[in-house]
Amino acid sequence: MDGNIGDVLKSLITETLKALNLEEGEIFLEHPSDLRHGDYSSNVALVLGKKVKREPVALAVELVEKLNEKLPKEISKIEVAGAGFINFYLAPSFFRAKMAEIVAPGNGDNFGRLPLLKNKLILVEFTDPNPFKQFHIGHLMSNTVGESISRLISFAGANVKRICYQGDVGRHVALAIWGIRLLKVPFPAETAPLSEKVKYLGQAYALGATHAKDTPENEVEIKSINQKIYDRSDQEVNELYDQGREWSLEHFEEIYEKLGTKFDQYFFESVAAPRGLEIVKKFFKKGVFVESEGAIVLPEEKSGLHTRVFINSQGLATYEAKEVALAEMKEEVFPSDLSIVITANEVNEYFKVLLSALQFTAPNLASKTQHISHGLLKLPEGKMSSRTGDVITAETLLSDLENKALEKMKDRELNNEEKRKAAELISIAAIKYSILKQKTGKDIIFDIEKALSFEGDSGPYIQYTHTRAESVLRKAKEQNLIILDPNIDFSTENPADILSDLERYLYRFPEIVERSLNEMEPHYIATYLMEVSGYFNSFYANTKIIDIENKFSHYNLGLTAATSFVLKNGLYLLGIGVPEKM
RNA sequence: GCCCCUGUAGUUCAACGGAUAGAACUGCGGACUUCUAAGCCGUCAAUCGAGGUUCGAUUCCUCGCGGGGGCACCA
Repeated sequence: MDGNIGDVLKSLITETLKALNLEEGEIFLEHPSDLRHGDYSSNVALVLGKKVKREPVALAVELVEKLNEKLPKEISKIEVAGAGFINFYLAPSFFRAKMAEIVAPGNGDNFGRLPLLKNKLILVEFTDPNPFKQFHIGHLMSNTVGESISRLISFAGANVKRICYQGDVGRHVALAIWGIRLLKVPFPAETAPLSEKVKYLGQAYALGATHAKDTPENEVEIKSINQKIYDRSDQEVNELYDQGREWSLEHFEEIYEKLGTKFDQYFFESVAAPRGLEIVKKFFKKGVFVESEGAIVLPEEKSGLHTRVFINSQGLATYEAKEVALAEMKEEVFPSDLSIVITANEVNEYFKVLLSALQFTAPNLASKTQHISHGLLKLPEGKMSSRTGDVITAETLLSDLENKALEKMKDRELNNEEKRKAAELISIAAIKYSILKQKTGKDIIFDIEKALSFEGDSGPYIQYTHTRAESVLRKAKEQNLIILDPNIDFSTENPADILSDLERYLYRFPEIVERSLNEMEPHYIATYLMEVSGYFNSFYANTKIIDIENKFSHYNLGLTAATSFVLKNGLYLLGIGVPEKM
């Protein structure tokens, strides 16, 4: 198959228009949302009809007549429909060839890969949890979106570096350390399990945050601790700080491994802070930043943004100043073509100010920084807060999901290790899919009951479809059956063919990947995998795939193999693995 | 008050300005007893309101109403 059939059609249309002395700049070609309207559809006649004052349907008919003169062999039929749409139906031979291409040795695992970002170095910063605070489902969200986008970019050929920026200094740390004094529970011993240590820190933080505003003295103490953390002047604070920081980071590492993220580089606020001070002071002298009420701010009202504090009246760098430094620190380690930062959308306004500051401090970095924001993960009951300790931690959620998966598998003939592995993959699929199935910017109402159901529109449903396909293929291999014999010429053997929806969908995978990449929106892949799964399950229910009586059984096996590759690669792009059995 | 985001079946989500607005869950009704029923088939059910632009609007614009977020020393 040479080139993309869509491009072939576009140039064919352009040529045909030319032959009729017509012209249209960009030919718009799409897959109709309904397969009954063909595989491709163009609205040229509608657009052009208006321009040349012709009735669209009549124009479309004329175009089709002309198109039919040079019909490529991949097209079986062209029709005029509706208000003047031209619909193209692909020929069975096209699909046969496509399927053969997908399942050919060495191709399947790479199906969907694109060379679009070859030789680019792209940074993706995401997750960004704060040591001393819990890793909750909000971080799960950032991690899920970030990992998926990283994999997409990498699938498009770029060299991706995953970055994690962690707030190891700042008020939240001071609150945690201050909170330790209020905790009745003793400081965990070095030998205590990590989960206990982390829980202790989370409690300390919650307690500190709750009581901080009880008395004015509390605020003074907390500010003092915050200062001590920055200048490391207090032995006791140093010890608590170093210990807590280490535990937190160790704990995060466990979670990343489970989630399938491997960061290439970590950056810390404690390093960014002094550097941020330096940069802001330098540009303060140049008049970019100004003093206001004892703080150093970037005055932005005139550009419609908020004025924000970069150095507070205590002389400490705020998140804004640190972030300005972070951009430079990243660039030093990885001189990139593009630097993506993924955060929750609550900082959208703030991020605009940051980019505005970067225009002054490092204009070259400002132009290649891209901010992607995701919505917040909300529970049907209401918002959660780590300040009050009212959070669902990632750990708790994942283990609930795992237990549920184990229970579902209790009658399966799998050994315990297989079950455990499958349950882990299933739990991650459930949570990640529920995050990625919708547009990135929107809030997610996370219903735990639904996520635990694993039915219908869910990650486990897609995994299940994949394992079913694999199970059939395994049986076929045991019987030494051929999977899609490329030597058989279908065009002569099977003329009165009925195409299945499945094959009409499978070949589109690379287009879906491309669109997801262009818009940085993994949900297109999620939706597509769901559709493919539905088509496969129908096919599976209606067709005896392994059937010695049927001489096209090998082609049905080919469809099964192609489905398996598409689902596996697609799930990979969502950051989801596939169990061998489930 | 100002700024940003958002409003689609009972619920959770889709729909690159196109055709009869698509899924899943729920409800109701089925089939099979063949390769994994976490499955399959059928059915009920929706574009917040009013204008405008357009051959065509869920999509773009204006206004209104509802929801979320932000508005200086937290991140």
